Amino acid sequence: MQRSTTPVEQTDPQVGLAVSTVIFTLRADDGFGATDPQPGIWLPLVRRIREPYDGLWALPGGPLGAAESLADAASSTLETTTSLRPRYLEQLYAFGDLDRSPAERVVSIVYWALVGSDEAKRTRLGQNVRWFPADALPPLAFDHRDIVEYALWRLRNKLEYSHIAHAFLGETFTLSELREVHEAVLQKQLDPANFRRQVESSGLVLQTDELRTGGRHRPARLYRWTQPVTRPETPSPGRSTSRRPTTSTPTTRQQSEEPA
Amino acid sequence: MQRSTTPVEQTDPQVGLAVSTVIFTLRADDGFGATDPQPGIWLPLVRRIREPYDGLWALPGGPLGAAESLADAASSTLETTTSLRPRYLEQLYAFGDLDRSPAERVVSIVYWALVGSDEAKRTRLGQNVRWFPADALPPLAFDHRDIVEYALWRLRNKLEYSHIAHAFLGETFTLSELREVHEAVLQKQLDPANFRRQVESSGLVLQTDELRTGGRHRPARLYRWTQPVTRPETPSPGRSTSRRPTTSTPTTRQQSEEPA
DNA sequence: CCAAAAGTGTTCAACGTACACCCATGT
DNA sequence: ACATGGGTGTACGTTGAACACTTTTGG
Repeated sequence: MQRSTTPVEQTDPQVGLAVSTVIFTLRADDGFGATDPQPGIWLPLVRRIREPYDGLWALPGGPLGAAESLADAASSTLETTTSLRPRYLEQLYAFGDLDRSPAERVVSIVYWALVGSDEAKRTRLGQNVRWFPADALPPLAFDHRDIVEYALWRLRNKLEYSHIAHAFLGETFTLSELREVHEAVLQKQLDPANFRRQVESSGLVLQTDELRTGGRHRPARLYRWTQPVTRPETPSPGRSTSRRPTTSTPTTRQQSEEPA
Repeated sequence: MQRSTTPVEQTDPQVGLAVSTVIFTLRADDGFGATDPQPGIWLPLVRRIREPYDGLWALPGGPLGAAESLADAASSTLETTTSLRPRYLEQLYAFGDLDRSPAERVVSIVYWALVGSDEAKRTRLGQNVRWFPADALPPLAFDHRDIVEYALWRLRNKLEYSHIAHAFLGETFTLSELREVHEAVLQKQLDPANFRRQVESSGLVLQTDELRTGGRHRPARLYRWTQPVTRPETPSPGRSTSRRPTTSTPTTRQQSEEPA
C-alpha cells in the first residue's frame, strides 16, 4: 500500500499550522530621535505573553484561518501588528522541525515583507510591539532568530536583481537615494558612478524631467520605476531580466531568462 | 487585541496539511526500450483512485504525520512510491490557495528530489505509479502542473551554481558525462571546451588518476566531487560557492533559490 | 571662491563564448 | 588511415570595479 496523492483527507490534528511574517523597513534614526548618518534595517517584534518563551520577543504571526490564503494571513498579520500595508510580500520558507516548539508540533509558513520607511515612522504600535534594528535583536523565541537571518539573506540577495527597493522609496527618487537604500541593505559602500550605470542600463528605472533641488550641490535628476510594485504571490519562473543575447544561440525553446 | 506570536495553540482543524514531492531522474530510454540519443528528465506520478480528480495523475504525497519532520515526510513519500532514496532533497514551496482542492482546504508543502538514473531504471513501481517524461506529462490533478513547472525551473536554476548533478552520476565520471547531464537538464548544447574549463575552475570537482576507456576515441579522465552530497535541509544563507576573489572585496554574489 | 554631490569618461581585469587545432584511441 | 570524442590554445566582446575628471548648485 502506498501513500496516497497530495491534497488529501485531513491532517493529523496534532500538527498546528501557523503563518508568520518578517517585516522589514528602513530607518535612519536610532529609535530615540537621534539621526544616524546611515539608515538601517528595522523589524517589528511581538512580546510573548504566555508560555512557551513567555516574555521573549517573537515574529508576528498566528494560526492560519480556514478561509484565508497564506499570503492573506501574512498580510493581515502585518496590518494587525503595524497598521501598515506591505509594499512587497513573498513567501520565505516553511519551518517544520519537530522540536521548534517545546510541547506542541507547529509548522510555520513564513513570509517576508517590506513596508515604506515614511509610513513606518509615523506608525504607533501596541504595547507589546516594538521595532528593533536587525543588527541588534533581543533574544527571540523559538527558531525565530534563524528565520530572521534567512529572511535578511533573502532580502539582500533579492535586492540585486529586482526592484524591491521600490518599497522603501516614494514615487520618484534620485539615484543617490536609491543607492543609499542599497548601501543600507547590503551594508557596504557603492561607487556612485558605477551604480548609476548599472541602474540606468537595467531597464527597471526611467528618467523623469524633474530635478530635486535643495542640497548645497548640483540638483539631481528624479527617476521613477518602469513597473509598479512587485507581488510575486505566485512563484512564476519568469524573471523578466529583460536581457537579450547580443550575438548568438537561438536556443530552440523559450529559454527562460532565469537568474542563477 | 492583536494576533499572537507564531507557534501557537492549534490551527483551525479544517485546514489540512500535506507534503508532496516532485521527484526527478534522468533517463535515456523512451520507456519502451528504445534508446534516445539525449537523456531527458523523468518523474514519477501516482494515479488517483478517489475523488477529487479520480483517475488523474498527481504528485506523490500525503498528510504530514505528527512525528515526522517535513523532509522526512517528503523522503518517505519518495521511498514508498519509488523504493528509492533521494540523493538530493530540498523544499520547494508551500502551496495554499483556497481553491486548490474542490472541497477541503489543503496546504501542501512541496519538496523536490533527485534520484540516481541507474537506480531509477532498475526500480519496479506499483500498479498506480508510472514514470513520465517531464516534457510530456498527462493532465495532472489539482495545481500539480504548475508545481512541476516551478520545480523544473528550480532544478535548472540550481544546476548552474551547485553540484546537484552529483545525483545523476556515479562516484566518478567523465566531464562528458557531466556535460550530458547539464545539456539534458538545460536542454541546450554546451561547448565542451568551455564547459571543461568552467567546471575545472569551479572547485566542485577533482581530477582522479583514472581514465575511462572503451569508446572508440581517446580515453577520458575521470573526476570526482570534492564534497559529498548536498542536503540543504536547513536553509542556510551560506552557499559555499568556494570562490576566491582575485583582486578585490569578497563580493560573493550569489543567486537565490526561489521565484521572481 | 569653495565644498559637495551630480554626472561623464576611461582604463583594466575577469569572464563567457566561439572556434581553430592537436591528441589518443578503436575499428 | 580515419572517425570520434578528449583536451588545449586563443581571440573577442561584455561586464564590473576603480578612479580621474567635469558640472552645477548652496553658502
